[in-house]
Amino acid sequence: MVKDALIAATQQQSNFFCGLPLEAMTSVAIERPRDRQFGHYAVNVSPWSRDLKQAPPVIANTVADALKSHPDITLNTVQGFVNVRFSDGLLASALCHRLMEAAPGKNSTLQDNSILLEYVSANPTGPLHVGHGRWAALGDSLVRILRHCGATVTPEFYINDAGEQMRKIGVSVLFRTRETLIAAGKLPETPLAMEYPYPGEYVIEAANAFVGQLSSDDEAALLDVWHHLMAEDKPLHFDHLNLPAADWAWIESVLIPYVKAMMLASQQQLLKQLDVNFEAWFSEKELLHDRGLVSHMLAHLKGTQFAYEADGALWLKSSELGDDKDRVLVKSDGSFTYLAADIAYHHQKYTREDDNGQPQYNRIINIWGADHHGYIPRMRAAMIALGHLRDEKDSAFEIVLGQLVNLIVDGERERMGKRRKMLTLSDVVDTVGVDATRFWMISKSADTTLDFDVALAASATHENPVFYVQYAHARCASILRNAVSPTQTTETPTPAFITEEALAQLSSHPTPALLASLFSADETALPAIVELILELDRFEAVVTSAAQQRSAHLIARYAQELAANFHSVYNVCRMLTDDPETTQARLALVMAVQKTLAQALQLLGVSAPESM
RNA sequence: GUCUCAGUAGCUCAGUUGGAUAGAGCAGCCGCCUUCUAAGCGGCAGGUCGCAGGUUCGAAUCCUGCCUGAGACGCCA
Repeated sequence: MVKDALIAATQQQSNFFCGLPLEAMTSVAIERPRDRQFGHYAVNVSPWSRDLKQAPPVIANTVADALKSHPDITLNTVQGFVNVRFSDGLLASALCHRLMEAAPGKNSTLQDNSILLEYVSANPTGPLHVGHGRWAALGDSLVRILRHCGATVTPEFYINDAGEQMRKIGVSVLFRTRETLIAAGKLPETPLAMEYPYPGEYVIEAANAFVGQLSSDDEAALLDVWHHLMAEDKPLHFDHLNLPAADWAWIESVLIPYVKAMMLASQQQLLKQLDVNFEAWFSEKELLHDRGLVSHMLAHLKGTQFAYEADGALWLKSSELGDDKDRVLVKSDGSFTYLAADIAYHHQKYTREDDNGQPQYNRIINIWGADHHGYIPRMRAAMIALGHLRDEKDSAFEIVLGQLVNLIVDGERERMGKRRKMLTLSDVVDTVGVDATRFWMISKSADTTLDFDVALAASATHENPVFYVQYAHARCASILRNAVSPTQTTETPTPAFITEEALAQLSSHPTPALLASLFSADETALPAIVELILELDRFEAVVTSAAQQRSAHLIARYAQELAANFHSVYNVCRMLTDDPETTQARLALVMAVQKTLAQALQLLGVSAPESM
């Protein structure tokens, strides 16, 4: 807002400013000076020197002359910089602006965006692991940030409930039912070698739960399966199970759906606990395969020049659309590849329509782990072939690629595999809590590999930066509580510093005049106060930038910096003083800080406690 | 072999898209609680921004090559 005033000042001149288009002024050149002594903002004119064919100091003087008449700006030039200092009145009105905003930083920069954001999309074959937690935290925060910038966003979870991995988890649970059945005396305890496709301990729990709720018919069916299995003379292995078709049909129709529902429910419960909110849950099996959408998409694709048959298989001519090579869609045995199903899913995303029959989304965004990066060109190629994208660079399809998470246990890196005893996201949340987990996951840029050290995370509970930010918020809340309640320390209670009515009035109808005494603070407090106001003022730009760059960590960093600025002011400047005007002005500042911190934390999905 | 990402303080990481003397948090050292939350503040110390070239007024940032680490390159899912 303060920056806007500077831009507005330039706009009074003309569409061109000192011979340069205004975009140059607004987008590039205005920044915070590194050394605060220079001023509140600095315009760096050096980049223009080539176009204007003038030395930077000359340009700086021209710019300074043009701005000189503005009542709220004082300037000095140093080499290629025009340093700008704003009047107290302008800073105070920036603060008023924040107090009156319903939601700090809310803007409409992305109001034309209608986005389908897909993320997490774990297989329903087990608990979410720590890596999923990163996408969950990032995705949900991006949804909040994008919406804060006016975008319409549908967060969606793709349930990968078709294909081989479902049969694998089904068979894993099946194998584990043996122990349960033996314990119940329903199967004889004979030696039997088995290899579990999914060895995790949660599979045992799933088997127990499954057996526990079986109807007598289904229990008979299960025992029937076991009699067939025990008739085999080889160790039981997923790849060569010799079961009658009826057994498989029972596994597919009873066992697998139960396991899927159970796994999905536990994932959903954890996501809910993390305050990660999906609007749509898209089942690959029910919404794609059962409706024949894969065949439907393939028929569509065959009508283009980008599909052909060779070696008994159907291929996508992706090599002509930016991919390394062509890709198989239908195998020579007639079954679909995983890619074909995924293309059908994305095709379906683009063909969804709103109530007026118009395409529902103009932007499809996926958050993918870096292990899927090779997948991007082929998916883009398919979307071009199907006519959803113009070319390989079309921004209507966007992948936010995030690097993986390494789990560090006892100082050693563990592969995030299917170990029998694996540390899950749920375990982590239980030890460090929701707020610390989300903040930790999000405070680093998504394109660096995240080492998640469990011991550190647990011990870091008290030194996690999230508490630093929350503490600042709680401090604000505490000051505001004290401000309106009479003190009891002496025998005769002193009255409150300000009435609740006056405080409410201050937050709803602040005026720069009411805040004037902020600027009469002493010389140690004043710079810190001004710095804090400028930091508050920066919030909207941070939100916009985070949305455009899909970088939620910018919000986390901002929250820490704002908290730091507030803590600094707090230590050199009493908020509750004997002078009513000073107290009132400082309380306005506290309210603005609290409000802004609460908003930043909300965008991160982290709670903003009133006390700690 | 090809592709993606990373390499910045002892550790974990920022660095606003090429600009002023490279910044935080932990860890270390020295100070600050009779008054609003010390889960805090102030200060000190800590750097050849992986290496070598190049581009220009100017590079942690852009280009090329190399080194190191993580990951991806199936008619698997």
